[in-house]
Amino acid sequence: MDASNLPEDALATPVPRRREVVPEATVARLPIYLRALHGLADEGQTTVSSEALAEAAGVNSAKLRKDLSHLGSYGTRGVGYDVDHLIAQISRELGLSRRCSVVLVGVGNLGRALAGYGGFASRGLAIDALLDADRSRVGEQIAGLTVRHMDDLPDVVTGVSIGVIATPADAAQEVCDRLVSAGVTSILNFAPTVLSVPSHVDLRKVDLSIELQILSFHEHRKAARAEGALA
Amino acid sequence: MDASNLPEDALATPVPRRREVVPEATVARLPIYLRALHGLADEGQTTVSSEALAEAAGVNSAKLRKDLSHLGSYGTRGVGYDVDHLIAQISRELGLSRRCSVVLVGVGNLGRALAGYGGFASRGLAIDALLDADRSRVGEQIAGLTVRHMDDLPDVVTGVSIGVIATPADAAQEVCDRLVSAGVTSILNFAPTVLSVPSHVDLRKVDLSIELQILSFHEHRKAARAEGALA
DNA sequence: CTGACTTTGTGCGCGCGTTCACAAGCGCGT
DNA sequence: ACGCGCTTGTGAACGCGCGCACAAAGTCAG
Ligand SMILES: NC(=O)c1ccc[n+]([C@@H]2O[C@H](COP(=O)([O-])OP(=O)(O)OC[C@H]3O[C@@H](n4cnc5c(N)ncnc54)[C@H](O)[C@@H]3O)[C@@H](O)[C@H]2O)c1
Ligand SMILES: NC(=O)c1ccc[n+]([C@@H]2O[C@H](COP(=O)([O-])OP(=O)(O)OC[C@H]3O[C@@H](n4cnc5c(N)ncnc54)[C@H](O)[C@@H]3O)[C@@H](O)[C@H]2O)c1
Repeated sequence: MDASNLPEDALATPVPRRREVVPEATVARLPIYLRALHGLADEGQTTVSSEALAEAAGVNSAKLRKDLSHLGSYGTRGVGYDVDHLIAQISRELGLSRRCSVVLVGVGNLGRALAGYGGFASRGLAIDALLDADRSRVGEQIAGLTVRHMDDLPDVVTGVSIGVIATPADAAQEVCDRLVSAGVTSILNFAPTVLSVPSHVDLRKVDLSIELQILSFHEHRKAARAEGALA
Repeated sequence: MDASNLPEDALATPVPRRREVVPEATVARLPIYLRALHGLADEGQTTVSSEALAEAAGVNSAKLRKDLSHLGSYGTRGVGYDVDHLIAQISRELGLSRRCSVVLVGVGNLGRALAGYGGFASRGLAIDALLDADRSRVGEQIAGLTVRHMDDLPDVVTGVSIGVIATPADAAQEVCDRLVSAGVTSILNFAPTVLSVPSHVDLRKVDLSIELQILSFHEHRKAARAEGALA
């Protein structure tokens, strides 16, 4: 990609020190740090050391420091990090300061649970619209939102950036395509299917069956190892 | 590691070829291959090339071949892999042949959706018990199962190996500890908390807020890049 | 002001995972 | 029987991410 070298740019960008790129692995941990920090803030802590925060987040302290260093030098040596300031910086980095809207497609068993979940709003994320293809569900009120028909999608997604797919697997690709056509550039997929999207669209998936199968594998291996130990 | 030269090992291990260890990254993809293979089998395909299967699974074909090579040489050069045979091998490796039972704790919004989900059973996994601490929910019938009280846990988990936590975050660690005490050695956690478990217990987590925050980050970066492009 | 202590930020080596590229192997047509 | 084309299995190179360990940098006591 255009990860071109930054040739020192003698023309000096006015901004002193721009964050180069934040590694994916770091991005995936920032929300964990954020949650831990909120917990500390609620306890009244004003500063926290990398050691303590790492403990709360369940990671190595060196990793934590390296992660945070990618967003800038916000710590004070000998003291630690200012909790509120760090919350602000991570929130900004994650784009949570400007409220991010979400559209959920498929109001079935799972969709209902997600729509009613309050855990998103507390983090600057909120589900703004519910869509379904089943006309018998359209008009239904769930968690203060009215279910709208799939055909309304173009009207709904103005300014919306994240789409969540909670439809059956065989409808997922079609729904995905329609989301993309409507301008959605980030998608979270719960349907057990491989989706294909244009390169400018970010796609993540959550597959509960896969998680259980991975655990099943480890159980299987533990059992095999135990038998092997008998021999 | 000991990726030392393999000096032809004149001492020839008696066992022809034992699967050494299957890398974690490979294990995480096996369920995807399995799903793709089931789809192919339903279409009547009897054999499949690594190229075609990789396409269906959304991965690089070399990666697929290397993954499969960790379970043995089950392909035929010039032809590909036998679909049914490969399904059997992967299922065996994942431990899905011997049916794996699951206990779900916390029958709230999310727990209900999970309990009613039929996508597990088709893969040799089935939820065998539902538990909750709320006595007003005990006795309730969900998807053919009766909700039992948390205190029955020791009776319920005989032979059960996988526990799923779908309780509020502040109860998760306690529930986790009780599962471990009862002998559960694999846990899937949906609560947004860092859990600690003994080293012999496998722990995985699914956190929807984190997924959305990661997408939010990428949206934020896209927006920043777009602005940068204007300058 | 100085010195000791605390904690950050990071250079470095290492191991894992991904990918390319190709030789070895197998079936099929002739 | 024999080579031709297709596909697997893997050697090797590369890049990323992790974690140790330490120097730099700041605080605080006296
Ligand atoms: N329920 C769970 O706990 C669970 C667990 C893991 C995975 N999943 C997956 O999540 C998805 C949803 O599961 P569910 O249990 O909620 O299913 P569901 O059948 O209860 O709900 C699906 C919803 O999608 C709607 N829908 C169908 N086609 C549509 C389309 N083309 N456009 C818009 N909406 C459409 C349906 O009307 C329905 O309301 C499935 O892919 C399932 O495999 C669910
Ligand atoms: N609902 C969602 O879509 C969603 C999304 C993401 C994450 N989550 C997380 O999943 C978890 C469950 O969410 P929910 O919406 O189903 O919550 P919920 O409040 O609807 O259900 C929680 C259930 O757990 C039970 N419970 C409470 N304490 C318990 C204990 N000590 N032992 C056993 N059971 C106990 C409660 O009685 C209740 O039935 C929460 O941690 C939530 O943050 C939910």
